[in-house]
Amino acid sequence: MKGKSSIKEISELSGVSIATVSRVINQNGRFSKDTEKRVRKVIKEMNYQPNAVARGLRKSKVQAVGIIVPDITNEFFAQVTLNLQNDLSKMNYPAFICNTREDSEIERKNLDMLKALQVSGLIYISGAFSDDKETLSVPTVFIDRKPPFNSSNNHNIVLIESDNEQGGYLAATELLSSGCSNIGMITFNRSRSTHYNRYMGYKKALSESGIVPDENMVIEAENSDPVSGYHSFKSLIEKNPHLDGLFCSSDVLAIGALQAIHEIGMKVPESIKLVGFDDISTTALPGISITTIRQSTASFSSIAVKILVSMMNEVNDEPENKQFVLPVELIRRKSTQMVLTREITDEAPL
Amino acid sequence: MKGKSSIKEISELSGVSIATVSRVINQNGRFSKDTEKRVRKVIKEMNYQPNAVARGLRKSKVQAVGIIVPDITNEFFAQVTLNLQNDLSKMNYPAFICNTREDSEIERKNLDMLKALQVSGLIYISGAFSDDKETLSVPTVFIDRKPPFNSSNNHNIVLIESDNEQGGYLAATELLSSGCSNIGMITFNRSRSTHYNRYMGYKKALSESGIVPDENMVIEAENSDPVSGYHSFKSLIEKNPHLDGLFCSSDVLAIGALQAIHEIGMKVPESIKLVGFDDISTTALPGISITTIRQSTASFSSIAVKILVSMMNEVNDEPENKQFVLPVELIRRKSTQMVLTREITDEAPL
DNA sequence: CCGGTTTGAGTAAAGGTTTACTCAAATTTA
DNA sequence: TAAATTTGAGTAAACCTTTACTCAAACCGG
Repeated sequence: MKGKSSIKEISELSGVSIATVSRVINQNGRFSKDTEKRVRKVIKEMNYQPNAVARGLRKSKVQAVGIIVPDITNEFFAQVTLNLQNDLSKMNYPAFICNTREDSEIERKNLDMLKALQVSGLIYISGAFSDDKETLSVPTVFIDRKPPFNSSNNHNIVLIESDNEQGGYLAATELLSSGCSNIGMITFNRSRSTHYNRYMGYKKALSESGIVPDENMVIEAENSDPVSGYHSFKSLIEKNPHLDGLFCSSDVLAIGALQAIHEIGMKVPESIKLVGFDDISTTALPGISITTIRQSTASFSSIAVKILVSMMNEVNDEPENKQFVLPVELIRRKSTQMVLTREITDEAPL
Repeated sequence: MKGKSSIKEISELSGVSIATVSRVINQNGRFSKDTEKRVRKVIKEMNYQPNAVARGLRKSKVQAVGIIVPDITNEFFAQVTLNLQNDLSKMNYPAFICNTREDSEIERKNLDMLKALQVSGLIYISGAFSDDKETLSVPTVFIDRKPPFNSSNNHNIVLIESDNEQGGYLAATELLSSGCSNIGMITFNRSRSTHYNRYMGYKKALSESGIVPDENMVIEAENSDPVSGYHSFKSLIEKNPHLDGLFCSSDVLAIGALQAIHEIGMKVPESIKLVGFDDISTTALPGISITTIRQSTASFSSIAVKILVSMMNEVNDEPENKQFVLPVELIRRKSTQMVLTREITDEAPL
């Protein structure tokens, strides 16, 4: 019972043709209840598992999907990727996961491998999508970042993202309502819709409350990591010594900024208030406690998988909805707590 | 030039048989320089890429490997997985990455999918390896954790791990030499060789320096995450108020412990010194700065991939070395700094 | 210049499925 | 009950490679 049998073996043992076995397995064509029972029994006995490769060859596509992600070392992406892999696995789709490190050379290479393997679908997480020349031939879902389409090959493609502008708006509003008046922002790569929209939300909130957004109070980090956040804050505070509020376009940036804040002797939330974006686990740690904007990574995944599976099954080649904008949620923590008096004693210094 | 052509098309366009095309592609059998040039030209022109699925069917194995990992959300695993995927990709092996969440049901399911897809090799990272009944049929490399072998199917399997005992030993020694005398440990799942060996190294260091290890100063965390570290420290300090040194079997535990430490008003390194394990990025942040034991995730990966590829090519069915124990490195940071006087001013409070 | 070896390249089978065609048997309809 | 339809199941082609067999041509030693 090594599970190494073929459909032919099953057909012989159950006294039917291979075609019938195939039909039973795929619940396709016609067969009698009785035949089905017999075939099923043999399949079970032999611990038979259809050869996914042969099936893939025949159907010109393999039951598997590719996930393109910049870097699973970033907890936010890891979270999304983890959820995707779990959800896909439940639908019997194994996932090829490719880290591109934002390098389009690597992305192309991985894409070629995935194509050669004839994956049935693709999921881009915050991808650069370098494949603009050729029409993308398989159903694809984009998460977090809008691909730079030429609208011609717009079909077969779906976008799922958070309401980033609303997120930026909520973040800045939270800072405003907790008393900040000099609110800076550490952004990242505003050529991407994701971060551009967060930035726009931030500006909108300021404007609405009568503050003219000042580009000197905004700095664009080189990378999306704590080290960049650290250095960005140092530059920012130098130019704006009166900063009393800071919104970071991602939590990793906020964490880096937080280190810099403490290093120069400022305190959160007493002398400066802080809001991040993503709600990665570190921000929730007691003693860190950074207010942040939660994106629903679980929803990203469940929607993406649901849509993608239906596209791959061609039940529904053109999904009704091509764009999903998910609500975000402000997670209020100590970093934006109003400091009324000195009575707050249970608050650990960072 | 859609890249959708087949070997047959190439053969027609270059005026040779498909067999010859195949030979050229695989640098197999014989063909003249001239033929090769012609075929290559057409391949390039047509942007032809061999169908990996058809090849997989013919060869009864697909050029791809499966990676089984508990949870890429843990930065250490993410690091290892990232490196593996990158190294494999360079060798033209796409990687299926499966998170098991330490659930053997999920592991089995993923394993079945991978088998159906006829992956050429498997990499287990710290896996439970529930597949003990059946003989593992493909080349497999274990990273970090020794599988529970029945020695019979010992062949075709390789283990790569850090010198965990030495790591534990270095950690405890560092605490001792920085002046601690009441050194506790937060461990995790000592039924696993990984954590058991770290624990043994810790005990060894204590013994050698004349301290009788006290089981009351050791606590086993429920999970390997900050929350567990946090609670474990709280319990530990309650039983051992005089604790002045702490070794955690992983950095995520140490980070949780650190929060608890601050919460009860102790200071690192003044009142208690701390050592973690793994060297994840958070520990290096200015202001966190936890001394830790670095494992070479890059070496894990490069060795694993090198061995696995050679096994998969059957160049070398039985690798000469079946077990690799990599050296670890103590990364000394502020959390174990000797506090001589008050002169250390550049040290940020956490 | 002849028997033997090497070289280059074609033919066809095989690998495990799926599925379009069949067709006989069973069932329904008139 | 004859005709028409439905049902159940088999045959064989196709999916794209790889590779064991061939075999003709070229080359080589004596």
